Amino acid sequence: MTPHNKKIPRMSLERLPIYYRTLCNLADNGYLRIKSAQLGKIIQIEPTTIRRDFSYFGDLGKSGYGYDIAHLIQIFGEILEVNETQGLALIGVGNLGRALLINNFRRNPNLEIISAYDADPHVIGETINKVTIQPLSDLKATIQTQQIKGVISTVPSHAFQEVVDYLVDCGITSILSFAPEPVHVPKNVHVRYLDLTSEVQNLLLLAEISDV
Amino acid sequence: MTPHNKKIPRMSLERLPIYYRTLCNLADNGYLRIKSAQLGKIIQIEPTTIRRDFSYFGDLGKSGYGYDIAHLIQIFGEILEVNETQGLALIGVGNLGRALLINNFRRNPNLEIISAYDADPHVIGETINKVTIQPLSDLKATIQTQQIKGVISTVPSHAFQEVVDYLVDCGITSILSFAPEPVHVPKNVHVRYLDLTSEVQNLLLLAEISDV
DNA sequence: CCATTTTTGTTAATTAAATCACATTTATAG
DNA sequence: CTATAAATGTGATTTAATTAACAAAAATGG
Ligand SMILES: NC(=O)c1ccc[n+]([C@@H]2O[C@H](COP(=O)([O-])OP(=O)(O)OC[C@H]3O[C@@H](n4cnc5c(N)ncnc54)[C@H](O)[C@@H]3O)[C@@H](O)[C@H]2O)c1
Ligand SMILES: NC(=O)c1ccc[n+]([C@@H]2O[C@H](COP(=O)([O-])OP(=O)(O)OC[C@H]3O[C@@H](n4cnc5c(N)ncnc54)[C@H](O)[C@@H]3O)[C@@H](O)[C@H]2O)c1
Repeated sequence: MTPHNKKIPRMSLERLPIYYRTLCNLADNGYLRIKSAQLGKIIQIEPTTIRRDFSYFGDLGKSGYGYDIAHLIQIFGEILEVNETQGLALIGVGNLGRALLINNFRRNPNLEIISAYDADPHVIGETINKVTIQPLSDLKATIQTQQIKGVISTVPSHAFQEVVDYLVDCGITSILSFAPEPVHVPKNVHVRYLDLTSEVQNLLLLAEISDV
Repeated sequence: MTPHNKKIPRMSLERLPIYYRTLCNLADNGYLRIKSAQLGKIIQIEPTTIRRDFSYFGDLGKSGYGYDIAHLIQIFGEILEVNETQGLALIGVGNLGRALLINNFRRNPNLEIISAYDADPHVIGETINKVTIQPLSDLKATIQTQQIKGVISTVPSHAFQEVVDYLVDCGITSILSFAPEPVHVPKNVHVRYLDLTSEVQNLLLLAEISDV
């Protein structure tokens, strides 16, 4: 991929999606170039942090000019592989999963939930947004024909470890969970959490502490 | 609150909700005490990080013994104010907002969405999980009678700045958004983002980079 | 074409977080 | 009661991230 891969700081990679999205918005609004100071204003990141981040991906800017937005989009898009569809599977089509499936990353045409699974016989067979809900045991077969790059899980906490074990068994290595249950996985498997409760608690805690 | 407030590292505070939840789970399962090493195994945090984190909140452990789970729950619960109901407002009751409202933090009895708002006349007046959806303009009045500690926004990106301006005008200072649109707010107002697309992109990127 | 201004890219400095290493404390077993 | 083992709490160190500072590069405007 990029010439110098391993040394890019984690935090710089974490910010890449934000940069990418913001630059796309700017391009959509007709902007052709941007300076680190302007971009910093928009996304509330120090210009110097932005410049350093960008520098990891090559010599992207010009002194006294700034950055060519289309060029940045091109480079960052390549890293994020936005030109290949990234097929995802959704496990657990309850209230939350349903919302995700109906939306199905419509603003991000390369991300796509291509199959969905649940344990409840009442929802299996139902079709939402062109995706028919299957029993989880079908996943292994699906993977034979369609590439699944990652899984989004909205199963309850108590089912999560069991689900993950099966996913690992299927060869899935990237999992995003809305349930905060910590699970054990092999070292090559990545689990991320989107922990709503913690986010809210931290939000309130921060307010509490800072405005006293 | 805690005796020594301002100096607690951000990251230690960020982990507090995780500690709290995990300890509650352990207590529910009948455990009375825990060692930093055991806890570290469960939540995948270095024991030494845990001990340092805990130390910011007092002398909570005993050498050769570990930590008393009930005591930790007591201390952390106080900081997180779990014994007072934290009233929340939900703005935008679409697919995602609906899922949040139906669930309404049922696992966290002190967090509660007590009022919900939308712009769409078709959904205004509808009652979900005992909460009746109101026009957003009613928020200012609601705040007179019920304390709203924070807001969860699931309005689309294009509406977010406008909504935030109104929230700020109402005196709201804590906002959690599912739309990644960066907004400008006064310094005393905190906005957090729960950015699903970035999470997925980073998840896939991490896999890409680490298993090559 | 030159002087001035702007803005990058990066070295150096700073700040923050994580981890190491161990002295100290307490529990426990004999 | 003493010796041993276990586990904490924290200075010291290391690692990572951010920010400052500025030289070099490119643009712009006489
Ligand atoms: N909705 C929220 O507001 C919210 C907030 C915080 C966290 N969460 C987390 O997200 C999870 C899902 O939330 P929800 O509101 O959609 O709950 P839900 O109960 O509506 O949906 C859960 C779905 O998972 C399915 N499921 C259960 N076990 C399964 C298994 N072994 N394999 C496959 N599918 C299985 C169920 O049949 C159900 O359809 C919650 O349990 C919670 O951990 C949700
Ligand atoms: N659902 C997903 O999978 C998903 C994924 C990533 C991000 N998001 C973000 O979350 C947002 C909501 O997702 P959704 O699926 O619930 O969309 P949705 O369209 O179903 O719901 C949006 C709701 O917001 C309401 N609304 C619009 N403008 C408003 C205003 N000014 N004041 C009050 N209410 C207003 C709409 O009437 C609607 O009910 C998305 O726009 C997106 O930014 C959603």
